[in-house]
Amino acid sequence: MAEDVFKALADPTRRRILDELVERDGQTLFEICARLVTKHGLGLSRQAISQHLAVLESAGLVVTRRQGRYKFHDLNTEPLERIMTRWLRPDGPESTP
Amino acid sequence: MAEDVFKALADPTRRRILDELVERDGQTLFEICARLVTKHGLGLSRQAISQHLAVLESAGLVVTRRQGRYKFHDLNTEPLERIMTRWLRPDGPESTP
DNA sequence: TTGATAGGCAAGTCATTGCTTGCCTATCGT
DNA sequence: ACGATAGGCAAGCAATGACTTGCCTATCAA
Repeated sequence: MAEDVFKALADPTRRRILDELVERDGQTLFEICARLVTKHGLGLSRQAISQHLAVLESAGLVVTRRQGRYKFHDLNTEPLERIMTRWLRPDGPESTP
Repeated sequence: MAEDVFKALADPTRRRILDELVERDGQTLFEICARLVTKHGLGLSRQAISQHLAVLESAGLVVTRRQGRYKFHDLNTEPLERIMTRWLRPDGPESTP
């Protein structure tokens, strides 16, 4: 649902995760953890990130594919595109048709 | 800040308020209250709405102009536009140039 | 000036949520 | 088979956030 997308985007850590996935798609949970620590100095537990990823996934912003013991996470921008035009007036700036 | 914009959009009631302001700009607090009750069946106190408007205003999504005892609220979509392209990849679908 | 209308401030309640800790399952390498 | 790696589940805690209630200020109409 679109409702979940807004809630998913509300948290700063989740937005960082999306940032990471834009930069490199198909990362695993541990990779994301490591990246958040080294690049952003975020010292969060593995579970914290896992829960954030679950929120992002149920919002449709992240899609996962399992492969062996690995679970790769891919960004999906489609839910974003549907949301963005909600408050853009017809007379406003460039409503995507 | 952009941070505040996401948090402001996280609440369903605040999104309804934005919906109202897209439809008709320059509404007063009481007008918005009445509209939310009649059109969406939301039975919230005046203060609740007032607080929501404060959040929206400090996020830059709503701009107010005082006139006598009235305070008119106008929608400002500019903060939205800056945010929307954040996770759209260059190779992605139609990045607005 | 008085009453009514439009709005603001502040404390208090209750639910949500972000995060941790502890334990458990599954897959891979050797 | 055994240990190590990748991930999941669930209870508990603490902080944030949405909403209410009560009272107060300011503007307008009579």
